[in-house]
Amino acid sequence: MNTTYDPSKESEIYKAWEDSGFFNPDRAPKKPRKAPPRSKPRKISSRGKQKVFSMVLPPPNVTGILHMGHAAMLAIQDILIRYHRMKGDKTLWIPGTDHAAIATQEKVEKEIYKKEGKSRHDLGREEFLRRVEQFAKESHDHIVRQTKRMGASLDWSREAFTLDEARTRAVREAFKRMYGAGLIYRGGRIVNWDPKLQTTVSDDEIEWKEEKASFYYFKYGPFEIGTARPETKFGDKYVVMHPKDGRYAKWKDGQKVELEWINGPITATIIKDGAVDPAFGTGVMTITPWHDATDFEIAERHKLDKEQIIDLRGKLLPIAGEFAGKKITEARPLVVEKLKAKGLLVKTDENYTHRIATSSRGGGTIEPQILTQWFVDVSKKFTLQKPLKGSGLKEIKGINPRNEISLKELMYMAVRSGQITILPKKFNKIYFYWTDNLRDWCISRQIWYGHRIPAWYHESKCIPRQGHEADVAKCKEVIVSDVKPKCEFCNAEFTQDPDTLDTWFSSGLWTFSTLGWPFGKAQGKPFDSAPFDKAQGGHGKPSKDFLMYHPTSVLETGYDILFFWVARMILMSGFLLGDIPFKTVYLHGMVRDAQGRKMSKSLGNIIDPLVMAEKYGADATRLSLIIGAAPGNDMKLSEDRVRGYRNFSTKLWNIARFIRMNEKPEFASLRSRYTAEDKKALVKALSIQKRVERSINTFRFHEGAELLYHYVWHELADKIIEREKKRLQGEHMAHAGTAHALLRELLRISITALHPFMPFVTEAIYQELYASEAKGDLLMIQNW
RNA sequence: GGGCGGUUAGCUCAGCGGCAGAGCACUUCGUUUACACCGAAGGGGUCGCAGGUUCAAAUCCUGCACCGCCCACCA
Repeated sequence: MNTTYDPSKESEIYKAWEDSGFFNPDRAPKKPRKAPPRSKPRKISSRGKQKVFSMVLPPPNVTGILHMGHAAMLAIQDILIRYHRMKGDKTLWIPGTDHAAIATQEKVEKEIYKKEGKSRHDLGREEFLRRVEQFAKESHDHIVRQTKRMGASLDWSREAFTLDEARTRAVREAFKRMYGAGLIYRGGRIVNWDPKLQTTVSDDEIEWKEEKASFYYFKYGPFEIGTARPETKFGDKYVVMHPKDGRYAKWKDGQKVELEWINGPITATIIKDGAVDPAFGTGVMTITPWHDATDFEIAERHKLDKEQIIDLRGKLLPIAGEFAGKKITEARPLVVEKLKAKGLLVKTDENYTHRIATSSRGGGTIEPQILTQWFVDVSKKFTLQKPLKGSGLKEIKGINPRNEISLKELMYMAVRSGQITILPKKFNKIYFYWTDNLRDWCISRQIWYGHRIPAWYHESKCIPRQGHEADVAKCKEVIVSDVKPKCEFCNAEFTQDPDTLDTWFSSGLWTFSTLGWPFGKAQGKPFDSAPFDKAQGGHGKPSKDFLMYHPTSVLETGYDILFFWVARMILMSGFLLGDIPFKTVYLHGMVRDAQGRKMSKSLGNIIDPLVMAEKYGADATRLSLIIGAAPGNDMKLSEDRVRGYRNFSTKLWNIARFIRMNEKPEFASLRSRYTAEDKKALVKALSIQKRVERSINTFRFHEGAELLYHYVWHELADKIIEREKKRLQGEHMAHAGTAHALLRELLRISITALHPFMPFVTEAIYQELYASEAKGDLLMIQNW
């Protein structure tokens, strides 16, 4: 043994684990062995009463490489997995990656533009997708290598991808069922349009940025209105005020007013609506329903006309008269100029800051637009799926399967009922608040990379087939299908919706699309030939994996995707299975740099976990991400910290080396000679192990890790070993043997308890000191 | 505007009713059956501020200040 632990061997250790097959719970020994095995591990013939522990890995985006946040996630989850595996539970951890639709597409688009100066439209859909897939594959391979390097004991035989065949079947089945239940609808609604990426984005993908702007007050007939966006005011013909605003009491709802506006005289209508804040500006505003969410809602309430002012490229439409074709940013000062010339500008407030919506993906300014999109209706009532007998599906507490419920209520109840526990607790309130205020989820995206929406549109020209001349009116306009449908009555073709689905639609299915769902006919067949499950609402025969591992035990992820992902998984499994996707949600904090900033490429403050692992070992990297990070709190990471834990690896290694150096051939039988002090030391070690166990069970990993760090360094090394040196070098060989036996046993307890935290060094030590010749004798599967 | 969290040693953070803790940094000493990526000894704190509850408060309650985050339709 060398004086320092050599982390470059970690890849070999990982390979030994992987080759053993024990990452796969079907191949892992049912009960970990206490004694070295004499023969090959027993195969499990029946489920028996073995406890099950299952998790899915939150699939990293195939947009590049893993960062420290991923490393922290892998470390925490691997602790849970290794602990449960050593406890003897049937333990499954499913790996996978996320196609991350918009994020990946954008990344590749940028790259192609940079290298070749071409846009995706220049390449065409097919060629562009080929490029994205190529990129995604390379990215995937890199991510898998990194994940293994961190020691994550995932069952690679079950690896999944949110855009592979099996998951595509799941997505289409889910879409079809939700459409069938009326929970997915297509409609004209106000959406967040990103003129830069030419796609809609969801509410959650918006980043608000403060911007300084001028705030103008204009004369609008007898009123004065304030606005920061005069260039949108061309179509404004409604003037809105609060119904209880005394200043405007003489104006009646619906009353008409003739007035002079940007491009000439118009007739405006008075509208009274509570959404207006009397204290803001003049308490009067005009509305632009096509380009503002609040205005849209007011218009909906009062059934007002809506007119489009700005096109999808961000340019003004003919309604703007002389300004048509101009970009909105160009038009703004010109419009102000014109209104001023007409004497309608009252005053300008230069010190006005407002928040503008930008896309968190492309950074472009969001321009709300009314567009025909696909939505998930979160408020529509439906009857909850009734779990089939013997299917392993459980009812969601507090919801009678025969009662009607909305997705919103379902998401709320699954957590409120206590069936799903969110840790740390503080996130419960945030979750409830979110579900309470949830609006319909826009799921269509105008991008190419992703799950194509399985909806087909009837071409407008109907050429009735013979004998069906009278049926043309019955032709279905939209058919949801995974294959190209044919019209019953005419020869018209169907064309598929060009849009793709929001990436979270597919990741929402992750906990069960990775376990063999959809069941029945669709399972295992290429999706082109597999019809959607006809028995709408039927479950089919559940897969073995599903029965065994669903709902998953724990969902561990960053708090930043509580809404994006966690909530959507609850929604999806609630509707499609009538079940919860997981029992406990544990949310970890973000990893930040030493100054507390987010790690990002532009700041150049990214600490690459792979570099850390090469330099200091994966174990040290893992420990640095665990210790000092309280549940749900952000943590600051610096290389110093990692270095500190590398020293601990070395310390542990040297303890092992010292014990090996003092091997006494006769140690084996000397247990009975333990003194009272020896026994006390053993009891202490075991009690530490118990406390570590408790820390893992309560998701307080930093406590367990710190406890072990302390015990090993300042108790085992500094006190016990120093003390035992006397006995070891004494004349009395038997006493020396006893001392050695004690140290050996204490170290074994220590590395066992430490294994989930630092799998590599502990395995290396186990192989040096404890393993038998038998193949597959690994610390990884020793009894905890 | 609403909500949540933070404020503890020089730095990074645990602790969340019972004698103020860890890691890093710092000071002094040390070529000991492993380890200098080490050991021994040590310095360093009105636990943000002001009240309150309690035998006892960093910990519970109230208010305030500053910092951070999340949510929201102020045109």
